This record gives sequence, structure tokens and C-alpha cells, in this order.
Amino acid sequence: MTLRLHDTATRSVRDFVPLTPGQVGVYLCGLTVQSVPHIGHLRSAINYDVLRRWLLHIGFDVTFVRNITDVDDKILVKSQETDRPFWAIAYANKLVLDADYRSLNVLAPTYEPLATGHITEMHELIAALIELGHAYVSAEGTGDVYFDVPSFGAYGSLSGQKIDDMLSAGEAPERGKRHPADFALWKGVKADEPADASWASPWGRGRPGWHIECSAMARRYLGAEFDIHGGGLDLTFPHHENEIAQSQAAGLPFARYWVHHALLNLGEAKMSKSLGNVIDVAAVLAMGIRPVELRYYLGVPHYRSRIDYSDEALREAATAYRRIEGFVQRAVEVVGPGRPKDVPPAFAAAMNDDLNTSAALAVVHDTIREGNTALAASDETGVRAALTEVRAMLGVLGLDPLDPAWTAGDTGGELKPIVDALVKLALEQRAQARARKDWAAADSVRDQLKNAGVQVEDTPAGPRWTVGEQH
RNA sequence: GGUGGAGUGGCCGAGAGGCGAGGCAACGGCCUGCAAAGCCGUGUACACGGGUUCAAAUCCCGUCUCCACCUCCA
Repeated sequence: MTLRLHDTATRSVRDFVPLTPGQVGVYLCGLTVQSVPHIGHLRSAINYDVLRRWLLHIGFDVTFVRNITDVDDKILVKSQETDRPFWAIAYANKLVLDADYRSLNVLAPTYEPLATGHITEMHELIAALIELGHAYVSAEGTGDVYFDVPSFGAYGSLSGQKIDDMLSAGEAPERGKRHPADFALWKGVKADEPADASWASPWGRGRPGWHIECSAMARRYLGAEFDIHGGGLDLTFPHHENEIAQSQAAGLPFARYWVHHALLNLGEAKMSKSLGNVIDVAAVLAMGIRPVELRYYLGVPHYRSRIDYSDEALREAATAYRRIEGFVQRAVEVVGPGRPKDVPPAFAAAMNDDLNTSAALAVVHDTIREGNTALAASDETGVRAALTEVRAMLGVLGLDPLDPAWTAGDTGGELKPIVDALVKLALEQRAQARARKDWAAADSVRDQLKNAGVQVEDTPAGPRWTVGEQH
């Protein structure tokens, strides 16, 4: 059974065949670090993290490149508004982004190139495009270099756009564009822009256009042709279309599969900084939702389905995750953590079917039900079998409760043995009360523990307790 | 105007011609001293109107509503 992926270029689900057997090169458009990331951005990271984990699980060697755009119009505007260097703003936002990725258990990419670190590679590509007649220097002496869109016959093939049908670009062609659809490869420095936001080039000082960085960096780290290019649906046009044009016009075959994920909406529109309808990780944590629960919420719907954000749905996802977590904890108490390895065939089939995470999760829940039944029957073999499968599946989704990424952050870990001893003391009294059928006394112990944040449950193996997981 | 996509039970969310994915909530039962957790069971769900078919949520035609992109955007 092979992996099948939806390819935007063909608008169909296709068998995934890597360029080189056993190896996969993935380029994901990361963020422009113009502000603190919101949970829509993180959905993107999680979707591709699941893709990556699945590729790894089925045995591929994955080179995963996710870029950072650290210079652009908005960052420069912010720099002027706040009178801080653009690079300090970009870096500060990148630090928050890094922390968010880590908190959500998103694997670090193989490499994370910065746009400003690849000016040379961009120059090479731009020079080649000029040489081949696919780019030109603005006639107005601004130092701008534009890609000549009409010179690239296949333009629009990814998004199905025809140049003639496109909405006229509001403003008149700027600074010497030959065609309104032409886009900047290099932007000559403007008088009012920060002096430290420009680089020397054969066409004068300036800075990169937005699209060129991805073509240049994908080429540098993944080669002229690579397997998968990912990004948000909103990048299909013009960004990805322009990447294709730049790369292919320069003779580079570029990406073989285009994977786009749907967006996260808040209210009636996509979450976006410019609309002001934004929720970030800090806001979610403030609701009492843990990062793992946020990951579950963002990662379970199919990646090509829009998520309409709501607090209720997020809280519900947290509850659902706790059922999963509850099974894993109870099972571990009986048989130990086990050694997660194989995944049930139905789970693999769902993942191979264009990463159907919802269907895959149904298999997780089915397995958990079997595991719970085994637990109730004190069937250790059954518990162990279910636990290893469940953990293997959750591992692919990045949601294994035992993953150090989640457990490392647990607060009060060093107090646990102490609390454990104290709770045991109380539970002993409860056991004695129960033995003499003094239910009032027994329940009083349980209620007092509950008031202190400790939940007590009776199981076939005796009472167990957990700390504050109520919302 | 062009391009792509969506409307599924109280809620979330898969599926894409035939036997009701899964979760949350609710209700009933089992278990329990009582709980909790768990397990078992309970729902005439597919935007609307036509059509094709033995059979349609799934295909066709039409209608409505919504979203994204065509300008920076995950």
C-alpha cells in the first residue's frame, strides 16, 4: 500500500513516488516573522509535522526544510513605527515561534533557512533569469528587477488562473513594470526605508522580492527538483505560482507534489493579523488548555478541511484527548510503558489515504476501547497489545502522552513522590473505613482529596489517583 | 468578473452509490457500598428543489448560503 497525496497542480490524489527511492525532500513555506504567530500558523506546522512523522514511520529518509522570511514590507513598516531595527523585530518574533513549535511538539526541521542569509543564492537565480530573458531591470532606474510573466507560457497552471481573467491590480504598474502581473525579484532600496535593510547587488542596493527566496533556498537545500512543496491554501496564488515560474523559467524542474492545507477561520474569516481576529498560544493556555490538547484540536481534522475555530470545540477536543490520555496512564500503571512499534493496518490505510487523520483517529479510539475492556478484565496481554498500538499511532500524530515533549513540562514533578505518599496515607484511612462499611467516613476522605485537587478512582487493581484534570 | 472549495444528527468531524467512522454531550443499562473511570445500548444526519438508478448524503441539473485566492498572508 502506498501513500497517496492530494496534489494541487493536478487537483487530484496521486500515488506518492519519490524522486529517489527511500528519500523525500520537503519544502514548507514557513512564516514571515512580522508578528507573534497565531494558532492558524501553528496548524500549518502541525499538519506538515504529521506528514513528516508518517513519512518517517513508513521508512523514508526525510529532508525537511522550512524557511523563515525575515525581511519584508510589514517588518520594515513595524521597524519604522517602533524605531527598532527590522532584524531585532524579526528575531524576537522568531523566538516566540520557536517556543510555540517546541511546546506543540513540532519536530525541528532538518534546516530552517532565513531569507536574509541567502541573498547570494537569490542573486544567482535572478541573474540567470535575466540572462534567459525571463526577467528585466526596471527602465525607471529604481533598481527593481521584475519577472517577466508573459515570457513564461505555463504561468497560472498551478492555480488555474489565466492572466487575462485576473482582477486588474488596483494600482497602475509600479516603477516600470511591463505587465501588471510581473512581480518583483529584487526591490531597489527606497529613500524612506531603513538603511540596514538593503544589500548590494548587480542592480544596485536593495532587498529580495518575496517569492524568490523560496526558489533559491529550495534549490540550495533540496536541489533543482524535489518531492513535496507545502504551504497554506492562501499561498497557492500568487506565491507558489511565482515560485514555479521563477524556478522553471530558470530551468529547474522544482516541486513534484504541491500540498496545500486549509486555513483556520475565526468568526467568518480566516484568522489573520490584519483582520485582528487572532488567537495565539498564550491565549489558549490562559483558557486552561494544555499544548497537547491544542495540538489534538488542530491536528485531527483533515488538513484540507477548514477549521472554524470555537472555544467550545477546543474544550471538547481537550476532553476527547483526556480519554486517550486516561487509557494510556491506566494501562501504563498495569503493564508499563511498553515499546510502541507497529500501527494497525486500518490506521496505516487511513494515513496513506492523503493523511486522513480523522479516520486514523477512529482507529485509535477503537483500539482504546479494546484496551479498556482488557483493563477491566485484567487481561494484561490485551492491555499491552492495545497500549503499544495506541502509543505507536499517537506517536505518528505527535500526541503520545508519554512523549518527553509533553511530560518534561509537567510542573511539580519533584513533589510527586511526596504527594503520592500523603495521598496513600489518606487512601489507607479510606480503605479502613470502607472495610468497616463506614461509607460516610470513606466518602469524606475522597471528598477532601477532591477539594485538594486529587481525584480518586477505584479500579480492579485498587484505588488510583490523579491530579487536577478538571476544566 | 475569473479560479478553487464547503454546507453531514444537540456539537465536533470522517465518508463519497447499497450494510449508520469516530469523539463530545444526552438518555438507559452493567460494574460500584456510592462515585469516578470503563463497557453495552439508544439517534429515522447528510443546505434546498428536481432528476438518473432496484438503491443517492454520495452521480446529474438547477437554486440558496458560506469560505479562500485573484493585493501582504499559514
